[in-house]
Amino acid sequence: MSVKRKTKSLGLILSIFENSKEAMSVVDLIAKFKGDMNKTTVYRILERLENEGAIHSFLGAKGLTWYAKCQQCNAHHHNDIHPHFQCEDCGKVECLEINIPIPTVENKIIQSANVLLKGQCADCI
Amino acid sequence: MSVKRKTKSLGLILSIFENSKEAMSVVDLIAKFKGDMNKTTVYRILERLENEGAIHSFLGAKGLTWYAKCQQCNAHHHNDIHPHFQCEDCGKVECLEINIPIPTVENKIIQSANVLLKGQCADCI
DNA sequence: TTTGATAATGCAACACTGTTGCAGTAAATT
DNA sequence: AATTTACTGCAACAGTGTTGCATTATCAAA
Repeated sequence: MSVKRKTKSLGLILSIFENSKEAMSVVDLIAKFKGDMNKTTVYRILERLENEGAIHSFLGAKGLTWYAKCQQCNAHHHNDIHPHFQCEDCGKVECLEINIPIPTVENKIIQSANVLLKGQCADCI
Repeated sequence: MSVKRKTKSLGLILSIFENSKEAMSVVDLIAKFKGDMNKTTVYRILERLENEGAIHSFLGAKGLTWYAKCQQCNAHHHNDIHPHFQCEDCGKVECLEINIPIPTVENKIIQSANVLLKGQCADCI
């Protein structure tokens, strides 16, 4: 189900992604909005925004779910194959606007790729 | 801590990886050895074997932890940068013996890459 | 073979992320 | 203002993974 009503909670979460290319983990969002909304609400708003194509989810280190704003995506066309980068020092995660060539593999059909690069970000070098 | 004693539980888990390039999720291993050993034991044996370099862990879909036998790894040299493949139909996971070129990214140092390719395996095409 | 040190295990309880059902609230339409 | 129903809060739950501690079993040394 996609977004139908503009609620206060929706506005708070949207404001996080609108002005930043930085990704946010669900855990961080729940902590950030403790007092403003329930954790269930955070999960459900993120789910709706992803269905709409406004944001996309991916897995970071430790298997946690992260979200970031789609740069070139909408409900019909989801370009979520771009890699993500996580800084091993400060933990910050961001989308990389580069193309990773998806390899062809013998006897297999590759549909998509999850790529998480890890290392040090500019601030931590 | 690495392996110091050859126990029955260790032998059971080792036998899974010795004769297969296929990966196993921790969840599947716990289910497979229910009755033989406690789930805590499964986690701890896997941890020891990974410290030894006998197997390596990686994240599969849904953020679950998987293990597979290292082909070219030991305790000193861990070549765990190879990609993994998960079949979206049957769920099977395996290591791919191919090289994914790690891209260079401006203003960042890339130390490692987690690559999970998803699609259909030979059996499910 | 017996003894002793300690690596390894089982169990229970816990921490954490994420999900579900349902009653109550609030946004949008009339 | 009234009505519809999308949305929310709460509580309880499910699943993966961790920790502490008492007990067991492995291996080396006597």
